[in-house]
Amino acid sequence: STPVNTNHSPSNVRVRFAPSPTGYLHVGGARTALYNYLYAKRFGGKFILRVEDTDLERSTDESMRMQIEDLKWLGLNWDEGPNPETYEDMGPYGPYRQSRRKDIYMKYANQLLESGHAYYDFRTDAELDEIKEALVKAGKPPQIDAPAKIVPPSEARERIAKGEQAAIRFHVKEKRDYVVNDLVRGDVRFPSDMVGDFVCIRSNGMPVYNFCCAIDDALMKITHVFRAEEHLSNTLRQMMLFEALGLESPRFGHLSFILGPDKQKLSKRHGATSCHDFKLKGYLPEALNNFILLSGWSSPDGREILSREEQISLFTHERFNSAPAVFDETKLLWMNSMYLRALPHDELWNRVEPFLKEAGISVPQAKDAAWRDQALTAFKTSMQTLADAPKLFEALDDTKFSIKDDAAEVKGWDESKKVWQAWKAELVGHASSRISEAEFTAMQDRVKVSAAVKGKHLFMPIRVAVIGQPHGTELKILVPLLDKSSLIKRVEQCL
RNA sequence: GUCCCCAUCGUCUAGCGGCCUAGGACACUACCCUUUCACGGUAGAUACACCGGUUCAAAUCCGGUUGGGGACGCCA
Repeated sequence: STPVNTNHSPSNVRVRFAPSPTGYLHVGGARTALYNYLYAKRFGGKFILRVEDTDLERSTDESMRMQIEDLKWLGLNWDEGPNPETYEDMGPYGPYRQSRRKDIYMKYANQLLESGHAYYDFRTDAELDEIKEALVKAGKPPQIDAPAKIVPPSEARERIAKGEQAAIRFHVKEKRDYVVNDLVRGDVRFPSDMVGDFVCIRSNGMPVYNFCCAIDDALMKITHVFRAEEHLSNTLRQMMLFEALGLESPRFGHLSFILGPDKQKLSKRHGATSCHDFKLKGYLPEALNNFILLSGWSSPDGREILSREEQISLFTHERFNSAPAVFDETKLLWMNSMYLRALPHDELWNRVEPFLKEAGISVPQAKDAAWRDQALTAFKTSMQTLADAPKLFEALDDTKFSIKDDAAEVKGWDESKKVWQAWKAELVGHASSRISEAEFTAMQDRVKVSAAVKGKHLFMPIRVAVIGQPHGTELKILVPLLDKSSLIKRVEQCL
């Protein structure tokens, strides 16, 4: 059986997140990263970031940097891996980018070659396609097996030196069952003939995922691997490699998928799926973290809003859900609004400001901390995401004031003009440039009397004269946030 | 096609043989609060995929069926 890394005393826990740098960090990947991170922190272990960039066609440095930004945004800091600022290796087991570990992989490939666990394969793509096609036609899985005659390594190397190309394939010789004791799914039994002779090193010299992954996990002394379910069957290949190479295997836990509303794997056509998308949509990283935590894991007491510290102290692999989870943005929205409200106002303002700037909203009054505090108190319960801030703060930006379409009915009322005239008179007669809540209430009462209007025929015209629409935040909160002069300009526009 | 994984309210989930006429959360509905909109409060509707077995007792254990997903790449 495969030797398993049993070096599991709490302080030795070493886990890794190993993304391939193609595009932004996906929410599924973020969840995998979170779970590994929490597991490391829970046991005082190390969290390692390893970049799996062996697919030269698709991997880019830019994607790596984007994913690093996303991980930083989520606050999932790693102990070893590319330095988050310089991208240079940090930690004793580097390089942490697989494209820079070719020599290491080659050494192990040679070891397999010498021990007869691997062979050079000179067959061309066309030949292999032909073989697969014939297998499919015969109703067999399209697995490549060894050619009739295996070229001995020394002879193969001579041919390669002369310019021929060959891949190195692992040779699956024995037919037997392999059992993974999966941390999420329990014992899973794989028959060895489930895989063919898989490629370890491509004919261009670049190693392949399963090969790198197994070697790196062993060399980086990884103790636990939490990864997506799609890798479950890869585990068989990796077990074969650990065994043939005499390396220690980590323990595995295969996480179920995050699905779209149609129960298909979450993808671009479901809308926002990358952390970057959610960032742009105004979600807080703490909310996104907390939400993805709960899609596939639950806390023992059923509490859902958990601080990072609580997440760490509660985290255990025993509470993973082995069934797939549908991603429900409605609940994320709710969670985001909870986090938004809980933020101290200074911090909330820091996060809101870029969204206002982006929307071209200018509120010079915000220089005043008391004003900010008041405004945020008024608006934060109406915000689900930071992207909701602009349309709220717009009401306080004089340059953006306009009478909205839904004020049409109010504009048509006979009483409105009388109310506006009385309201303007109140404003003009008001001594100071700001109006307190109590002052506003008194002013409103006097308008009621002088215009002889009450109820919604009083309220709504004033509201329209303040924010340009008949529905919105309470006036007694809004009015004190605006200068007398701008209130006068607004009511004049109504008149 | 072969192998593997999965199956509780619309959604996230609790449940690991009796505490379950199945609990919580989001969403939904109604009412209350509110001279608007939100916030908040209270109440309500809604689920063990199906069929067999094991057991005194099954959402829970076992088998099968159905359904969904994954793997079978010189992608990761």
